[in-house]
Amino acid sequence: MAYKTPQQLLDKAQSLAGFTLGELASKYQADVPTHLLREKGWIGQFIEYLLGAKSGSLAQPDFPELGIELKTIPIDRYGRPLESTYVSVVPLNNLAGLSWHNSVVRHKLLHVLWLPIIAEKEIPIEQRQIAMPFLWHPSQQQEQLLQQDFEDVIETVAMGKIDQIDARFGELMQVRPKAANSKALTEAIGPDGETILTLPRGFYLRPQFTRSILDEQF
DNA sequence: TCGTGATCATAA
DNA sequence: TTATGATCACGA
Repeated sequence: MAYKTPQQLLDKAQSLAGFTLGELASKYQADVPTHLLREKGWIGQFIEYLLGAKSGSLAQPDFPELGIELKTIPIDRYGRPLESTYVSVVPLNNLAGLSWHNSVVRHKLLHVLWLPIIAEKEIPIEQRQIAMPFLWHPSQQQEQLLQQDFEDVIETVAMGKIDQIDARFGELMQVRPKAANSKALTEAIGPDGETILTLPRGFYLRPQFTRSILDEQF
């Protein structure tokens, strides 16, 4: 399934609106997990499959030829996000030459296909319904704020102060651990320029920001 | 082992 | 109720 235009991809995504995950799964002979305790990414990966994304775990948008990133987002019945949205890992070393302009996070956020799913916890997963997907790109002001968050983080990391960054850092985009567990460590720059070990981190969009994106759309 | 898909569990 | 820090599965 190769899309020639963003509109084709959007049409395909919107054709899923109104269906439950159970309906779509039975159509494709897939099994819906009864809970997400161990398969936290199942819904996202199932939607990727339905839409034909195949970027896998590469650090690039899901549809590289279109430059479009697919994000499923759990919402309540009023359309409010239930979780933050993961974007990409935070670079912690080899920062020379890294800029907002050439960053993975910017390339992913430049064009996003949002696919909201009504996912209140009391709704069984197979009964969760897909809401209306839409294409989004950040406004000039939004990109400016995202760039600022990004540059503040990278500057702090470059100064060897990664350990001073927690989830309160960043206005639209925060930084949180992104690892198999709290014992998984990766290399970063220490206070004296030495190599230290620290938790891998990820950039996440705050729910307040994604809520404003959804509000603009609906 | 790392980056992808994220949600879970509990402290605040 | 919300936000933070922790965690799970998979593919390359």
